[in-house]
Amino acid sequence: MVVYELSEEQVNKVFRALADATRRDIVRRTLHAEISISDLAASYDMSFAAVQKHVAALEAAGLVRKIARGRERIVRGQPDTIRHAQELLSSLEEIWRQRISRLDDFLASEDT
Amino acid sequence: MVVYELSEEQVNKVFRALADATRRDIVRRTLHAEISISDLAASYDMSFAAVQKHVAALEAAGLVRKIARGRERIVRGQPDTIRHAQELLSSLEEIWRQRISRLDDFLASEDT
DNA sequence: GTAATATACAACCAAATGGTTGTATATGAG
DNA sequence: CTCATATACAACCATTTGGTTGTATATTAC
Repeated sequence: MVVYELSEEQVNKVFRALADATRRDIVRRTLHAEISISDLAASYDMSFAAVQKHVAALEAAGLVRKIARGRERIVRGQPDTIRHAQELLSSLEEIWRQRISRLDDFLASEDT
Repeated sequence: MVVYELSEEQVNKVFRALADATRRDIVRRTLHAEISISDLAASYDMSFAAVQKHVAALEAAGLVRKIARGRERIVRGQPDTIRHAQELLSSLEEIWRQRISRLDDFLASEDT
């Protein structure tokens, strides 16, 4: 399995993009079904341009893509990027798990 | 298993805190071993106060805790909060998985 | 062809972020 | 006791963020 590593800057963008409730909601909805920017904009209490900017931030992070369909732009969630973020968090957890494991080994050696 | 739900604002803080390479490095190191703020500050090309602020951001997000030990503050990574963020990302992936499953069902019904 | 809809994008602004320096306090070493 | 170390925290500043309005362009509907 080939995994394309994200640069630190890309990782920053991904987490930064996820650090906003509106953007997380956009990701949820675009993973769930086909939806245009207008559809999205109708749901939030802010201007169309503001929603457009949120979508742009998500797109720059690789969390969504825009697909042209007539005059509309369908926003499509990108599960691969989400999985990438998950894996990064898993690697952090793994560091801790290994520390606990080292500690257990130490305690076991103390007992002998 | 009791899971304490994070508020939207807390989730924002967690992802915001993770959206910086220095802070991710601090999390890694504090999960790996006992380390003080001074130890951390020695490794980065910025002032002690700047590192202090990064630790404060991580602490506000629940990603680390500070434990007093003499005049030092030991910074301890908090794996539970990381796991929480992971679960949130998993729930997003799950939305997509279910959509694919729905699509499969639809295609299967088309075939009959 | 004209009007309405969907999007793009620039300019602007207030607030938040990420750094700095400076000062104060608490603890440890000699 | 005195000095050095570790931390806390405030004030300041440049840049980024997250919203706004306004204007332009492309596509669809009638």
